[in-house]
Amino acid sequence: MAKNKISGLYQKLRAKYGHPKGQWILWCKRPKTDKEREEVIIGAILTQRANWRNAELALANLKKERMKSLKDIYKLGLKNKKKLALLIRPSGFYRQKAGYLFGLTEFILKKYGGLKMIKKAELGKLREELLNLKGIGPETADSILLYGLDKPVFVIDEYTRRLAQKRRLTKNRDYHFLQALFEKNLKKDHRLYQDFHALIVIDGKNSK
DNA sequence: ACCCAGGTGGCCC
DNA sequence: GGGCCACATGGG
Repeated sequence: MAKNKISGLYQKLRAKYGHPKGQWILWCKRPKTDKEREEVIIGAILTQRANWRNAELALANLKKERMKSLKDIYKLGLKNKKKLALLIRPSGFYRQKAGYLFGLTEFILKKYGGLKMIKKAELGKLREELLNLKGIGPETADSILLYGLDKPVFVIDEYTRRLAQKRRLTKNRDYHFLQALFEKNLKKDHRLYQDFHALIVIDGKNSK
Protein backbone atom coordinates (compact mmCIF):
# COMPACT_ATOMS: atom_id res chain seq x y z
CA MET A 1 0.00 0.00 0.00
CA ALA A 2 1.10 3.53 -0.59
CA LYS A 3 3.40 5.18 1.90
CA ASN A 4 2.12 8.68 1.38
CA LYS A 5 -0.96 10.52 0.28
CA ILE A 6 0.41 11.52 -3.08
CA SER A 7 1.60 8.15 -4.31
CA GLY A 8 -1.60 6.76 -2.84
CA LEU A 9 -3.52 9.19 -5.00
CA TYR A 10 -1.69 7.92 -8.05
CA GLN A 11 -2.66 4.35 -7.14
CA LYS A 12 -6.29 5.40 -6.74
CA LEU A 13 -6.38 7.13 -10.10
CA ARG A 14 -4.73 4.14 -11.74
CA ALA A 15 -7.31 1.85 -10.17
CA LYS A 16 -10.12 4.06 -11.38
CA TYR A 17 -8.95 4.85 -14.92
CA GLY A 18 -6.30 2.30 -15.74
CA HIS A 19 -3.12 3.21 -17.54
CA PRO A 20 -3.57 6.54 -19.35
CA LYS A 21 -1.51 5.46 -22.39
CA GLY A 22 -2.08 8.09 -25.05
CA GLN A 23 -5.63 8.92 -24.27
CA TRP A 24 -5.15 12.24 -22.56
CA ILE A 25 -4.68 14.29 -25.68
CA LEU A 26 -4.06 13.58 -29.31
CA TRP A 27 -0.83 15.47 -29.74
CA CYS A 28 0.57 14.13 -26.56
CA LYS A 29 0.54 10.40 -26.58
CA ARG A 30 3.99 9.54 -25.47
CA PRO A 31 6.05 10.62 -28.46
CA LYS A 32 8.51 8.10 -29.82
CA THR A 33 10.11 9.79 -32.77
CA ASP A 34 11.76 13.19 -32.88
CA LYS A 35 9.07 14.27 -35.30
CA GLU A 36 6.43 13.49 -32.68
CA ARG A 37 8.48 15.27 -30.04
CA GLU A 38 8.55 18.40 -32.15
CA GLU A 39 4.81 18.22 -32.50
CA VAL A 40 4.43 17.98 -28.72
CA ILE A 41 6.64 21.02 -28.25
CA ILE A 42 4.63 23.04 -30.73
CA GLY A 43 1.40 21.83 -29.16
CA ALA A 44 2.54 22.97 -25.73
CA ILE A 45 2.30 26.57 -26.97
CA LEU A 46 -0.89 26.09 -28.95
CA THR A 47 -2.87 24.68 -26.03
CA GLN A 48 -2.14 27.57 -23.70
CA ARG A 49 -5.50 28.71 -22.37
CA ALA A 50 -7.16 27.09 -25.35
CA ASN A 51 -9.73 24.40 -25.80
CA TRP A 52 -7.90 21.28 -27.00
CA ARG A 53 -10.10 21.03 -30.00
CA ASN A 54 -8.98 24.47 -31.11
CA ALA A 55 -5.34 23.61 -30.60
CA GLU A 56 -5.89 20.55 -32.76
CA LEU A 57 -7.45 22.66 -35.48
CA ALA A 58 -4.34 24.84 -35.43
CA LEU A 59 -2.07 21.79 -35.59
CA ALA A 60 -4.11 20.44 -38.49
CA ASN A 61 -3.59 23.71 -40.36
CA LEU A 62 0.17 23.45 -39.81
CA LYS A 63 0.12 19.86 -40.98
CA LYS A 64 -1.84 20.74 -44.08
CA GLU A 65 0.82 23.28 -45.02
CA ARG A 66 3.60 20.86 -44.04
CA MET A 67 4.66 23.24 -41.31
CA LYS A 68 4.83 20.97 -38.32
CA SER A 69 8.55 20.76 -37.67
CA LEU A 70 10.54 23.26 -35.63
CA LYS A 71 12.60 24.14 -38.68
CA ASP A 72 9.54 24.71 -40.86
CA ILE A 73 7.99 27.03 -38.32
CA TYR A 74 11.17 28.97 -37.78
CA LYS A 75 11.68 29.49 -41.50
CA LEU A 76 8.07 30.45 -42.08
CA GLY A 77 8.16 32.96 -39.24
CA LEU A 78 11.37 34.43 -40.53
CA LYS A 79 9.72 35.02 -43.86
CA ASN A 80 6.13 35.69 -42.93
CA LYS A 81 4.98 35.95 -39.34
CA LYS A 82 1.50 36.90 -40.41
CA LYS A 83 1.13 33.66 -42.36
CA LEU A 84 2.24 31.69 -39.32
CA ALA A 85 -0.25 33.56 -37.16
CA LEU A 86 -3.09 32.88 -39.58
CA LEU A 87 -2.37 29.16 -39.66
CA ILE A 88 -2.64 28.83 -35.89
CA ARG A 89 -5.62 31.17 -35.63
CA PRO A 90 -8.07 28.56 -34.28
CA SER A 91 -5.97 28.13 -31.13
CA GLY A 92 -6.76 31.67 -30.02
CA PHE A 93 -4.33 34.45 -28.96
CA TYR A 94 -2.82 33.64 -32.30
CA ARG A 95 -0.73 36.75 -32.89
CA GLN A 96 0.97 36.30 -29.54
CA LYS A 97 1.40 32.58 -30.00
CA ALA A 98 2.98 33.04 -33.43
CA GLY A 99 5.63 35.20 -31.80
CA TYR A 100 6.09 32.70 -28.98
CA LEU A 101 6.46 29.81 -31.42
CA PHE A 102 8.95 31.68 -33.51
CA GLY A 103 11.04 32.57 -30.46
CA LEU A 104 10.98 29.00 -29.19
CA THR A 105 11.96 27.44 -32.50
CA GLU A 106 14.69 30.03 -32.95
CA PHE A 107 16.05 29.24 -29.50
CA ILE A 108 16.11 25.49 -30.05
CA LEU A 109 17.65 25.69 -33.51
CA LYS A 110 20.15 28.47 -32.91
CA LYS A 111 21.25 27.54 -29.42
CA TYR A 112 21.17 23.76 -29.69
CA GLY A 113 20.85 23.03 -33.38
CA GLY A 114 17.90 20.73 -32.79
CA LEU A 115 16.28 18.12 -30.62
CA LYS A 116 19.20 15.75 -30.62
CA MET A 117 21.40 18.22 -28.76
CA ILE A 118 18.77 19.81 -26.58
CA LYS A 119 17.89 16.39 -25.17
CA LYS A 120 21.44 16.22 -23.81
CA ALA A 121 21.26 19.61 -22.08
CA GLU A 122 21.52 19.88 -18.32
CA LEU A 123 17.98 20.01 -16.98
CA GLY A 124 18.18 22.94 -14.58
CA LYS A 125 19.95 25.16 -17.07
CA LEU A 126 17.59 24.26 -19.90
CA ARG A 127 14.54 24.95 -17.74
CA GLU A 128 15.88 28.41 -16.91
CA GLU A 129 16.57 29.09 -20.57
CA LEU A 130 13.03 28.09 -21.52
CA LEU A 131 11.55 30.28 -18.79
CA ASN A 132 13.50 33.24 -20.13
CA LEU A 133 11.74 32.94 -23.49
CA LYS A 134 8.71 35.09 -24.05
CA GLY A 135 5.50 33.14 -23.74
CA ILE A 136 7.04 30.21 -21.90
CA GLY A 137 5.97 30.11 -18.28
CA PRO A 138 6.44 27.25 -15.83
CA GLU A 139 3.64 25.04 -17.12
CA THR A 140 4.64 25.30 -20.76
CA ALA A 141 8.34 24.85 -19.96
CA ASP A 142 7.64 21.76 -17.89
CA SER A 143 5.24 20.30 -20.46
CA ILE A 144 7.97 20.62 -23.06
CA LEU A 145 10.53 19.07 -20.73
CA LEU A 146 8.35 16.24 -19.45
CA TYR A 147 6.38 15.25 -22.54
CA GLY A 148 8.64 16.46 -25.31
CA LEU A 149 12.04 15.60 -23.85
CA ASP A 150 11.32 12.93 -21.20
CA LYS A 151 12.82 14.99 -18.38
CA PRO A 152 11.62 14.25 -14.84
CA VAL A 153 9.77 17.46 -13.94
CA PHE A 154 6.24 17.36 -12.56
CA VAL A 155 3.81 19.57 -14.46
CA ILE A 156 1.39 21.67 -12.42
CA ASP A 157 -1.75 23.03 -14.02
CA GLU A 158 -5.21 24.13 -13.06
CA TYR A 159 -6.42 20.52 -12.79
CA THR A 160 -3.56 19.68 -10.43
CA ARG A 161 -4.39 22.67 -8.26
CA ARG A 162 -8.05 21.72 -8.07
CA LEU A 163 -7.16 18.15 -7.23
CA ALA A 164 -4.69 19.18 -4.52
CA GLN A 165 -7.41 21.33 -3.02
CA LYS A 166 -10.10 18.68 -3.29
CA ARG A 167 -7.95 15.95 -1.77
CA ARG A 168 -6.80 18.34 0.95
CA LEU A 169 -3.16 17.91 0.13
CA THR A 170 -2.56 21.62 0.63
CA LYS A 171 -4.27 24.97 0.18
CA ASN A 172 -1.20 26.46 -1.40
CA ARG A 173 -1.68 27.12 -5.13
CA ASP A 174 1.86 28.26 -5.85
CA TYR A 175 3.40 26.50 -8.85
CA HIS A 176 6.78 25.60 -7.43
CA PHE A 177 5.42 24.72 -4.03
CA LEU A 178 3.07 22.18 -5.59
CA GLN A 179 5.73 20.90 -7.94
CA ALA A 180 8.12 20.30 -5.05
CA LEU A 181 5.35 18.61 -3.06
CA PHE A 182 4.61 16.10 -5.82
CA GLU A 183 8.24 15.47 -6.70
CA LYS A 184 9.19 15.01 -3.05
CA ASN A 185 6.60 12.27 -2.66
CA LEU A 186 7.22 10.37 -5.88
CA LYS A 187 10.00 8.35 -7.37
CA LYS A 188 11.95 10.55 -9.77
CA ASP A 189 10.72 8.94 -12.96
CA HIS A 190 9.53 10.76 -16.06
CA ARG A 191 7.19 7.90 -16.99
CA LEU A 192 5.48 8.11 -13.63
CA TYR A 193 5.21 11.91 -13.90
CA GLN A 194 3.78 11.64 -17.41
CA ASP A 195 1.18 9.07 -16.44
CA PHE A 196 0.24 10.76 -13.17
CA HIS A 197 -0.31 14.13 -14.76
CA ALA A 198 -2.32 12.53 -17.55
CA LEU A 199 -4.54 10.83 -14.97
CA ILE A 200 -5.02 14.10 -13.09
CA VAL A 201 -6.29 15.72 -16.27
CA ILE A 202 -8.52 12.76 -17.14
CA ASP A 203 -9.97 12.81 -13.63
CA GLY A 204 -10.42 16.59 -13.72
CA LYS A 205 -12.38 16.44 -16.93
CA ASN A 206 -14.34 13.43 -15.70
CA SER A 207 -15.47 15.03 -12.46
CA LYS A 208 -16.59 18.31 -13.91
C1' DA B 1 -25.90 36.33 -25.11
C1' DC B 2 -23.32 34.73 -22.39
C1' DC B 3 -19.33 31.40 -20.36
C1' DC B 4 -15.42 28.54 -20.69
C1' DA B 5 -10.81 26.42 -22.01
C1' DG B 6 -4.28 22.56 -19.26
C1' DG B 7 -1.25 30.33 -19.64
C1' DT B 8 1.65 34.29 -19.89
C1' DG B 9 3.40 39.03 -19.56
C1' DG B 10 2.85 43.65 -18.10
C1' DC B 11 1.40 46.76 -15.08
C1' DC B 12 0.13 48.35 -10.47
C1' DC B 13 0.65 48.59 -5.52
C1' DG C 1 4.51 38.91 -3.54
C1' DG C 2 -0.45 39.31 -5.04
C1' DG C 3 -4.32 41.38 -7.98
C1' DC C 4 -5.98 42.65 -12.37
C1' DC C 5 -6.12 42.97 -17.31
C1' DA C 6 -5.17 41.94 -22.33
C1' DC C 7 -4.65 38.47 -25.52
C1' DA C 8 -8.88 35.52 -29.34
C1' DT C 9 -10.89 31.39 -31.01
C1' DG C 10 -14.67 27.76 -31.32
C1' DG C 11 -18.15 25.26 -28.73
C1' DG C 12 -21.91 24.60 -25.30
